[in-house]
Amino acid sequence: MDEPRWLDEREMAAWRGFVVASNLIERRLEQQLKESAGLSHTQYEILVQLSAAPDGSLRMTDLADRLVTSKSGLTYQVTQLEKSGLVGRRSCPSDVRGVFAEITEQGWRVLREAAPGHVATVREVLIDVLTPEQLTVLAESLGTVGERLRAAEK
Amino acid sequence: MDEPRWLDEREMAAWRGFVVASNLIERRLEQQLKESAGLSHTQYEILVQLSAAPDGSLRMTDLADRLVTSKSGLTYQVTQLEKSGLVGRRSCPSDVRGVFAEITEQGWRVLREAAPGHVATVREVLIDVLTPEQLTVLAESLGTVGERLRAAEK
DNA sequence: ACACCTTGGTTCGAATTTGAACAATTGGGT
DNA sequence: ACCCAATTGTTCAAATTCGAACCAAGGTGT
Repeated sequence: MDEPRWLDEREMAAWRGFVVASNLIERRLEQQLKESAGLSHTQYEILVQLSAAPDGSLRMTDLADRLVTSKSGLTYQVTQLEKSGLVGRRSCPSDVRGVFAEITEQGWRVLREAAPGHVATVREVLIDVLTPEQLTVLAESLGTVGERLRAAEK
Repeated sequence: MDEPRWLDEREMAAWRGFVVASNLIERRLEQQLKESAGLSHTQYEILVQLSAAPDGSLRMTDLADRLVTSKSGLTYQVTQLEKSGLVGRRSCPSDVRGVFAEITEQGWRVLREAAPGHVATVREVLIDVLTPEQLTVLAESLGTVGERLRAAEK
C-alpha cells in the first residue's frame, strides 16, 4: 500500500455515482414498498426468490446467499414473515439440520399485489432513465462485478 | 397499475446486477474498513466529506444530504466520531440553531491512514474490474440516475 | 410588533442488522 | 466403525438505522 493509485476523475465519478445512486435507490424503494405493501425491500426480495424457486421453497442458507445477507438476518426476517403468514418453514427430509422457507398462498397474493408498483418504481429510478445501450453495458458490467465478488467470498 | 410493463431479460439483468453488486460491494467495503481502520463505511464517508469541504467542516443538514442518510442517523454517527475524537462540533455564528461538524487533526490522521486501503478495495471490487469504456458509461448513467432522484426528492 | 409556516438538530422508541457463540449433524479420510 | 473438520440454523448482545415528535429559532407577510 506504499504508493496507492488514486482514482482519476472518471473513476471517481463512477464510484461516487455508484454509491450515491445505490443509496438513493434503496431509500426510494424502501419507502415505496413500505407504504404500498407494508413490506421492507428485504422481505419483498425473500418473496421474490421463493416465488421463483421450483416449488416455492429454498433452504435458509441458499436463500441467505441469494439475498446477500447474513444467516442471522435471514432467520429474523423469515420469522417476521412467518408471523405475517406470508412464509412458512418446512424441515428438510434429507438433512435434519436443514430448513426450507416456503412461500404461502397469502405470500403469493401479497407479492402479486406488490409487484406492479415495485416494478414501476424500478423503471422510474433506473431502467427508464437509461438508454438501451447504457442498460446493456450496465448489465454486463455489474454482472461481472457480482461474479467476481461471489467468487472472492469463497 | 393495470397493465404493468414487466422487465425484459436485459432490464432484469441490469436491475438484478445492480442490487446484487451494491450489496456485495457494501459488504466488502464495510468489512475492509472495519478491520483495517475500525471505521464503518458511513463514518469513513463522513470524514471524506468533511475533509473535502473548504474548511474541513459542514453543516449537519448539508452533510446528511451528501451522505444520503437521515438527520437522526447523522446525529448518531457524528456523536460516535466525536467520542473517538475524529470529529468535533462547532456552532454556527449566523444561525444559532446551526451546527458544524468539523474534522479534527486526529480525524485527518485516521483518514490518511485508511484511504489507501479503501481505494485499493474500491479498485478491486469495481474500478479495475471494468474497461475504461464501461467505466465511462457507468459514470454517466449513474450520474443521471442520481440527479433525477435528487431532483425528485425535493 | 405579531401570528405563522419553515428549518435545523436532537431525542426517543421500534425495527433491523451483524458477528460470535452455540448445538446438532454431516461427511469424509483413515 | 471412528475421529474431526465443516455445515446448518438459531440465539444472543451490541450497533446502527429510521421516522415521528419535539423544541428552538429563523423569516415572512400584514
